[in-house]
Amino acid sequence: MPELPEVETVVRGLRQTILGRTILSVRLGKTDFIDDPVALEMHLPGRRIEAIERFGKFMLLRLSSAASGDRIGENGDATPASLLVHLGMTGQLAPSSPAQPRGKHTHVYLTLDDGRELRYTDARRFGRIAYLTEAPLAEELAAFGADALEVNAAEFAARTRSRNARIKALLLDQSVLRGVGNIYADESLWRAKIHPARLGNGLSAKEAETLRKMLQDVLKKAIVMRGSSISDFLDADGEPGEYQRRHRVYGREGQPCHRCRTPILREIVAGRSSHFCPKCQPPPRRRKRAPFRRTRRNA
DNA sequence: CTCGATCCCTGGACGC
DNA sequence: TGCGTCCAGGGATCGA
Repeated sequence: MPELPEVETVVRGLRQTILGRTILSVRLGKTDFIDDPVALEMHLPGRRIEAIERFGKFMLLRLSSAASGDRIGENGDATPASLLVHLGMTGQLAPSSPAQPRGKHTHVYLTLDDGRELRYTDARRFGRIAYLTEAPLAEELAAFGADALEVNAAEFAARTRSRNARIKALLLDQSVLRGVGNIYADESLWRAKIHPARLGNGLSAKEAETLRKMLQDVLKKAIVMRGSSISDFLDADGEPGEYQRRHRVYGREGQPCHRCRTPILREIVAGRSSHFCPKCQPPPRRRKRAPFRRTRRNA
């Protein structure tokens, strides 16, 4: 489950290994997770990888405009473009030797000018790859909220305390905050002692700020430890992360809370399994609804 | 606006 | 050993 720290880890690895390389050719397997497979085949060859960035849980490979005089320069490749990559649940993007046997779930092979292949592997294919020129890319990115690592106190408060949704849902909503997934949402809520079912507009200013600090602290520490490897996350060097050993609630159902020894609970909140300490993170009083609403009958 | 349900997909866990 | 079944989970989408 690559979230912000895992994606950041991969991005840093790729910068060390494939930055500046030029893509020579493209080979595709299954393509149902690619926006427009033909666009990859048509526009990637000849492009140099100029920069590698993280945007929330996305990776952005910034590509040069096609070499002048190149045949493909005639169909719109005169301008820079980007390869947008989302790892979904099980995606991996890493360079390898072309001699490496092709994995069953490896569906994108980009031959690089140094002889290696940049490969995308994704067993569940929940990921996404898209070739986007500047305008469509900008349009895509505009839909996302502030980066979880960079959001300041005022903006975080504005984006959470104005909402009547559960804080867990807000943390996971990429249009509110980009980069947070289930693991780091639960971990930061535990550290901030906030129950996942609390409402955004039910948080005090102090609570919201504590949550922001805990969230950013957790994310930074996880990056230092190269992310969490829960199922099969591997960084660009094929190495697992270490942060899962620091998890306080995620995956610890039934085990004692690190603060008070109360067994950690796991419940579905906002449609996602949520781990929390029922004592340290007291549940909200009652689900507050719109002021004048009759209680609806049970379905 | 917010919610739950559903779908996508496959590996892994579990039951028999 | 080998089935069948359930579940996880990011995100899109749809109806309530």
